[in-house]
Amino acid sequence: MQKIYEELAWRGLIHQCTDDEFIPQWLNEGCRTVYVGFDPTADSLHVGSLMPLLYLRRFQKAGHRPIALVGGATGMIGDPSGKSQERNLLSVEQLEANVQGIRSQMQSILDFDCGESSAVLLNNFDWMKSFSYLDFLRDIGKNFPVNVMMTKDSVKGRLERTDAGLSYTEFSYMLLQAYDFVHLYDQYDCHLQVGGSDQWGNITAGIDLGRRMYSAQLYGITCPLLTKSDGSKMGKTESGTIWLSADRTSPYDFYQYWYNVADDDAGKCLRFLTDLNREEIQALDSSRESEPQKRESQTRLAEELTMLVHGSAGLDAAKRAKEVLFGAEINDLSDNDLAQIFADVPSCSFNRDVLGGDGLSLSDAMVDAGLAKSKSEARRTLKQGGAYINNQRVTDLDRMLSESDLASETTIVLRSGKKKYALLRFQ
RNA sequence: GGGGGGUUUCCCGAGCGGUCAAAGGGGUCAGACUGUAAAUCUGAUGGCAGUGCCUUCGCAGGUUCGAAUCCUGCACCCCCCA
Repeated sequence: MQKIYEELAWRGLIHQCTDDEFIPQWLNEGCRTVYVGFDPTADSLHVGSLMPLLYLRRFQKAGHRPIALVGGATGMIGDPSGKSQERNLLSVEQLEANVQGIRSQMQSILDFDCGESSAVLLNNFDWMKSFSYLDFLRDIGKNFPVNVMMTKDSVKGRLERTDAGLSYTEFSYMLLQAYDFVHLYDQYDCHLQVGGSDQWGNITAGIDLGRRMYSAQLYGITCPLLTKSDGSKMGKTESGTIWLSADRTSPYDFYQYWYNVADDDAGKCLRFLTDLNREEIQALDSSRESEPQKRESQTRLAEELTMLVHGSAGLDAAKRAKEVLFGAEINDLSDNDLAQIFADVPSCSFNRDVLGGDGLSLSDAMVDAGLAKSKSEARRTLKQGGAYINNQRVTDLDRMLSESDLASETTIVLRSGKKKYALLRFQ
């Protein structure tokens, strides 16, 4: 058994713990079952769920059994923790689709077939769907004093707001999560629940319920939330959420996100999200201190995480795209290479004939490709030196495109500004 | 019900008969610098067949050689007195 608790502690992954005397030794004694809940609000996990997922992974690597609980039932209700407003409810069909998507993503991070510590994936909808309202009130609700519920931060915070209410539905959320914990204790011998620091109230509610219903002693650990040094959430950019699904966020964008993490956040990310050991991380810390421009931390972070989430093929593609996108002139590449590198770049097609004769005007092409909203805008960009053909700057306002501009068999790569690309295909 | 103020280009906000595609700021977009960072600096910012033409200043009319600017009506907003 690896000393998992000590490992979590030096990484800074322990925010609160219901019993920091007992839990470390209890974990060292044998294979324990630990669970984390995931919200099925979308059909893909995002960077925000990466941390709890990796938490489970650490437990698994230390010889414990992780349970990933997808909240098909709780997702129908909505957790008021950390939310300032009443949530919109998801439809049953939508939830089912989301659960499917999440399931497949988890398989690359957790091992579902390794003996006694094999990961288990459960959906609480399976045991909640047939639980009748009356039975639930009698068996579960009876154990929850309302005055205690009212003191939970998640509830208190919402009641204090004058601009947002709290429905009875959301108020009841903690009963469901508490019952999940007890159910897992009962069915899977799970004694430990882990969650983000905003889950403390829900976790302790489960522990209380376990004591009342089964006289069981359950435990909880919370981890810090992954936030940036400016206080904002990790995993969001101007253009949206960074997802784990390659369909929603390309491996290249995923890689770039981590590569661009601020120096102040890099140390935390390395500790929280990678398996690098203490010495390696400290070496990166000092590298960041003495030669920040080398960005060894960010490079390592991006490589580790892209590898983990998208595999070696995804990492290779991301690195290749990086070289081209930030590199020199593009030429002597095949259509195939370009299609891969610029997988999620907009493109537009033309008849090859337009390249003959006088050719196609660059400013028109920029408009067609969506790099400029109007021809005036295209000319403006051109005039200011922000237009590139195959990564070579062009300043001639009347530049025409011809066959000789093709970077591959049928494609010309246009760029506006630093990173806005578009492909022109000539069939 | 009485009195007053407002509606401007993506946003805020000047303009109050021609020199107004309309000051200034924000935002955005380019460029320089740089570590694919932050900050900073520079430029651009209605459209088009680009020294010119066309469409914009709540909406519809009118006065005038000429209106975002004046008049009339309409719509919406705000404020003060009842």
